[in-house]
Amino acid sequence: MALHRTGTVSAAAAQLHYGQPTISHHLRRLEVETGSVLLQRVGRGLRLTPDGERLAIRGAEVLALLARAEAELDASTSLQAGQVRLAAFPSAAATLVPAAVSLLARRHPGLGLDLVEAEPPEAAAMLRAGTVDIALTFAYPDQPEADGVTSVTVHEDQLSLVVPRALDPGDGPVDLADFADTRWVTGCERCRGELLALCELAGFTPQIAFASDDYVAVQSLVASGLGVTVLPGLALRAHLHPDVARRPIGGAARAIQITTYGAPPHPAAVEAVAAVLTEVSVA
Amino acid sequence: MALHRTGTVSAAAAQLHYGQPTISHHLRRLEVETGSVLLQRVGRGLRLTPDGERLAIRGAEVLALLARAEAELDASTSLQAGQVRLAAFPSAAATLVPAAVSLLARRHPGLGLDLVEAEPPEAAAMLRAGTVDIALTFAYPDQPEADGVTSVTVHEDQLSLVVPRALDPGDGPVDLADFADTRWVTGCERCRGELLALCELAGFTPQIAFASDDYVAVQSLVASGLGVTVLPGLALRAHLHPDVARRPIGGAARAIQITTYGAPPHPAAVEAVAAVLTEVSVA
DNA sequence: GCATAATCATCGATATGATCGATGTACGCC
DNA sequence: GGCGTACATCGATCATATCGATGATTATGC
Repeated sequence: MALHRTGTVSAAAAQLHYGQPTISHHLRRLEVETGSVLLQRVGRGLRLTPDGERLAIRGAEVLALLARAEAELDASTSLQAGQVRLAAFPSAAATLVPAAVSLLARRHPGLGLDLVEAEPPEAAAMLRAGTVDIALTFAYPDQPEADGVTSVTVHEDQLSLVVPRALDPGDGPVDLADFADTRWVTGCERCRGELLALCELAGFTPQIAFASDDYVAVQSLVASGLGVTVLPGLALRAHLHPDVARRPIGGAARAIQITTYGAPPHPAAVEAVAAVLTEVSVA
Repeated sequence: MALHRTGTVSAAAAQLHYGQPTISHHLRRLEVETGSVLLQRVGRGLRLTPDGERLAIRGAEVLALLARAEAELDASTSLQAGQVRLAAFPSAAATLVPAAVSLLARRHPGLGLDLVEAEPPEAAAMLRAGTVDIALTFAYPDQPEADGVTSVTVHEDQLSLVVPRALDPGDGPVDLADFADTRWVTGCERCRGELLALCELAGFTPQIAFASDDYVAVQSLVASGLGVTVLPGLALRAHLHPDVARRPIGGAARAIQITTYGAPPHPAAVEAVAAVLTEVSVA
């Protein structure tokens, strides 16, 4: 290519900051390797044959492609571009994620975020499969950490008792035992376990009337007097039915975690997303 | 790319017939060179980050481009493709070149020929400038060879006296002196010199009435009785006016040459064109 | 729960190949 | 015909790609 640009081997060598014999050597090797006639001695100079010229043009195309790849990589490294795939559970997707997206857009305008809704075990599987790069998960105190993934707690999500407005127990410490005879509604399967544990601690076994992992549906059921439930803060932040009352349950909380897969260092874009998620969580 | 295909460093090494540490080394160097996080240790294995995966895809594109360039070169070397640019003077363009094109099409169907009409000095300049790869030229015996180019004579082109049919001198040796008092028509500038030399040899100086390098026009002038002329065999093979008669002039001929520039070896496609041009010339 | 197998990182040694400076050869120019 | 320019060749040197052996870490199987 340098020979094509400059016309002489010496000039090509100068342009590439090499010695002249080096270029001669390279050209000879290229001819041997391709088995083609690329050069022709003409007078005291050298000229590219049509084949040689075509090869020089192809070479320029290759270098352009490499430059483009390098530019893409640089843009990604400098957080000017890139797409991060995030898995989040529903109540976080409705609260933390929108806040994070807004903050991310302000801080790194070129960075994009792909959101997938997934419950924690599903999210861990997606991390392992490489479907997503990072996940927002939650865990209850006694639950074992999912296998292979790394979780960092960024927020303690207070659990609250949720009752029909008419049954509001008022301020002060909540005693779940007051609702031992009431019918109960529970959320997802994992939350059900926590609910049972809390009630057992209060000295009774709740009568489960209905179960749904949709926190809007659960609140509607409570509002219409079908029972009471326990919901985490994020779910209530996302949506609070006007006809229900909420009272924090002392010492009951779930941990909101940022979960990743594999050992650091993580790509800069992933770290940037982790940073904004952390910020919007502690706030 | 091999890592992207196989999933593990060891498998990639096996596929590339390299040792495992070699691949590890390459990957590490690539990360340092790009300054990006391309890999992530995960369990006892290794995984490409999104950036790494994109780079692997770009690499495949680069390799595809290189393969395409190599295929082009191979096709050209094996005479399955290529374009050869040929300069030829008008009477050869009308006679030898069509025959050569036909033979070339039969022998190397993939090879293409670009024809440019050019008189010999012009053709030599085009060879030097690299505008054409090979040329058909002619030269009169006493003319010096053009500078820098290499010419090989492939045909002796007999010169003939061309007269109006009414003045046909009949068979037997032609004596130009018989036409000393006739008006003369001459061809191109270089042919004019040869005509003057022939006439001087015959003992007279011709009276030039008209000059043109168009052999069709010249024959028309002769046919209409405006004078007589000398034309080479190729011009008469290309076009013979019905109202003129032709008689070979003993010992008078021009050399038809294949002319190239620069030292051998020439590209295979150029040699192939030279071969067919030689064959159709001797026939 | 412990042994085993698998995977990748590190290290030192080797060999291949790139690069350079010096020199030789061919050509054009004055 | 001498001189300068341009490329080819040669031998020496240096960088680096590669390998085998080994170590660290993790998943798997009994």
